[in-house]
Amino acid sequence: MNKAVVICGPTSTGKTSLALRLCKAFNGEIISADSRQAYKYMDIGTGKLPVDKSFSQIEKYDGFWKVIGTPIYMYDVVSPAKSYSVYNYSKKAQNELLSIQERQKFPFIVGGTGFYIDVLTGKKPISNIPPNIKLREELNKKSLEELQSILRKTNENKYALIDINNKARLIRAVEISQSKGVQNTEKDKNCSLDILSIGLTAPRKFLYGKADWWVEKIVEKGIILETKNLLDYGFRETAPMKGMVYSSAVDYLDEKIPLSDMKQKVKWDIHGYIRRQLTWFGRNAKIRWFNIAEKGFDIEVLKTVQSFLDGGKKIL
RNA sequence: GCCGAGGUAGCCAAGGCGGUCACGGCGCUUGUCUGAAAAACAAGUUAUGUCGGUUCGAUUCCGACCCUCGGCA
Repeated sequence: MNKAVVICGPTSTGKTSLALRLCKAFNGEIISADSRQAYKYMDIGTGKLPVDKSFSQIEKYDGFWKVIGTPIYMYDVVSPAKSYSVYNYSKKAQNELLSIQERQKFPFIVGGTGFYIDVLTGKKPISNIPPNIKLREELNKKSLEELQSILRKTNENKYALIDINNKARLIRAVEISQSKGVQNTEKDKNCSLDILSIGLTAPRKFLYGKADWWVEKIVEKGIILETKNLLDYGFRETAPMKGMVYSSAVDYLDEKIPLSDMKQKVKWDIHGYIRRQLTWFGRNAKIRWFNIAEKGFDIEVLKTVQSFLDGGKKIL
């Protein structure tokens, strides 16, 4: 069975820089598992550009970057104006996975979007029912109560289980109920990988501190200009611009809030994101956690990966 | 020093003509997740500046004090 290593964990734990070192050691290449790093033109605010190193060893290509010689796939694969989902991600990422294996390289799946990782590695099934854009537009005009009543009529079982106030979920549930297909519940058979999951974390306060520091840095590195450029390109109303970091930068550019408020807002947004990531990853009992606040954690990771590649027989 | 405004959770804040008071928001904590996932949604969490008076009962009324912010000096 083919092997792969997953490096996951909350944001700003140094997943990518550790993965780059592992790639040098184990002849590896990286597949990013991050829902925002997939977007073009969003480099600073999504953490693609490191804030603590020189940028000189980065080469950007369409659909991947090369950082100190190591390719990172699934960067810059889509325009912010395009709709993008876990489905699009997993299809393309799976191809990248195969081509890495064909080149006799070792794949490291690295990122903080747990949903994407779980679908790519086959832990979670992906629905076979595509979105119905027309239906969505129609349903989007309806109120929460109307959507609830529609779902109650079409699918009572689903209604009993759903997040009753979550409009996006209600719409999706109606969409599935009204489609002719039968939703699959099986995992994706394409991906039968032997996975080692490495999780990077630290005490909560340490993570918040790292995130806060990162926010200060991206302001220095030009997040405001990057956001302004995205607005100039006409991406104001796109999905990724509504997410954290960029939405606050837009508010600042619109002079709705001062810079200090913008920075605080982004920090709090990231804290919440870190919590949600930890909740998600916390359910996966297979993740082997390493505390980045402890000295020498990277050596431990290296040993763990080595042992995994040796089939668990040898320990360095 | 005088005049005015005010002190309600970690922060911002609503309110009550006295009745186990205590709206919100943010933060923080815990969760949910099958084509939006850095998204969307849910639950939990803590409080009336200090001392005294009136009263059956004070967060609310009265007094003193302390502190903050304006203005005058």
